[in-house]
Amino acid sequence: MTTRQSRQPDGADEVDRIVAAWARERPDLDIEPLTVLSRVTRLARHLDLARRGSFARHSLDTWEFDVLSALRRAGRPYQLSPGALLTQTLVTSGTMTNRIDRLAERGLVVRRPAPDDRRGVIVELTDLGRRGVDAAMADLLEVERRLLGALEPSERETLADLLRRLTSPFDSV
Amino acid sequence: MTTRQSRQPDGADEVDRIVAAWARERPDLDIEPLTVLSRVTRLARHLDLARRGSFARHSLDTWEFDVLSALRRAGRPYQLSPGALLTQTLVTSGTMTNRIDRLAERGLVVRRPAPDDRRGVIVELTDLGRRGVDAAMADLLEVERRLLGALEPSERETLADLLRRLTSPFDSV
DNA sequence: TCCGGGTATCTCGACGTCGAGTAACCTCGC
DNA sequence: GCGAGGTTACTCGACGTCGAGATACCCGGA
Repeated sequence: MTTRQSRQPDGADEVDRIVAAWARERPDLDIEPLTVLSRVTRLARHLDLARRGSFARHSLDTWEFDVLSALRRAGRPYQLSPGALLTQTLVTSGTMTNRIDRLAERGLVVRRPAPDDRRGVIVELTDLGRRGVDAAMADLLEVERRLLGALEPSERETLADLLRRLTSPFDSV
Repeated sequence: MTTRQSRQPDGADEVDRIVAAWARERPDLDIEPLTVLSRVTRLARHLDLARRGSFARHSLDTWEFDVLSALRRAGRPYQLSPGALLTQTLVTSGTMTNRIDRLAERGLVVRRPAPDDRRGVIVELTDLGRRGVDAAMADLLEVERRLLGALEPSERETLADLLRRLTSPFDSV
């Protein structure tokens, strides 16, 4: 067996099954938190796959989109330093050097010397890169919108609110 | 710069900032889906860090907990084949071989020949492994419970329900 | 002017994962 | 029994990331 695998009999979902197994094995523990938070992790994994699909339709890997979208969001002239890109993409400097190399090879960005600091470099999105990231973003939003169609607008708002309240402790630290 | 540069200890909400940037750069797009789903991804990342912390207090890496907990959930005698472990942990077979090697070196599992299939192997949790995963799980639940304290019980139920409705399309495929 | 500390980027070896390939074994139809 | 095809776990080379270190440069104070 060389590939990954996952499957679902109907009825209970994977989280329900895992929670039930823990409840059986550790009846002394209150496993209620799992019923909520494991679903967050699980949904995030599905979202990750959905994103991967949207990006692939425009010939981008997830890491490529991550870098290009940071440049795109910066606005004209779509330039950021490698250092700024690290802080936004949460990778190390060695990784970013490698990523910029590969993006430049594909013609999605260009590397320029920084005008007023000879240590520095400016990474700039090319037209090709901008078109790619824009198309991928539109595709992603379409997919996400379809997914959220399962909820009413008021429910989406409720969900966003509940999630924000869970993340706020992390933000304030 | 050698280490990962964490975003500022997150004084402001990163999601809000990213969404605002996209709204400014692409006013033609409806970016509402991002306001919900980016928060899911963000919360999942925080959860991942919290889990990593709980596991580390019991000298386990996340991948180790993943494997050990699958064995633990299986119930006595805490045995699964490598193939069963792959399907539960979503890694490839080469990776699982490597992981079992390292867990066996640490004495957390033992590898036995399968009794009725000479190609097969049975991975069994040791007492040491069981104690480790049990303690890590209790720790994790404590941390997650504290996090969920920000919500009322009825809100937690609402959240679990909304999340389930978002993941159900993936399950039915 | 020179020096020390700080900064920006790149280099490179270690490591974990992927994924195609492999060897051994099982199963089932004939 | 025998052989074809499926299955199981493992091997191994490629690849991306990490993270410590190297390199070049900037800046402020003595």
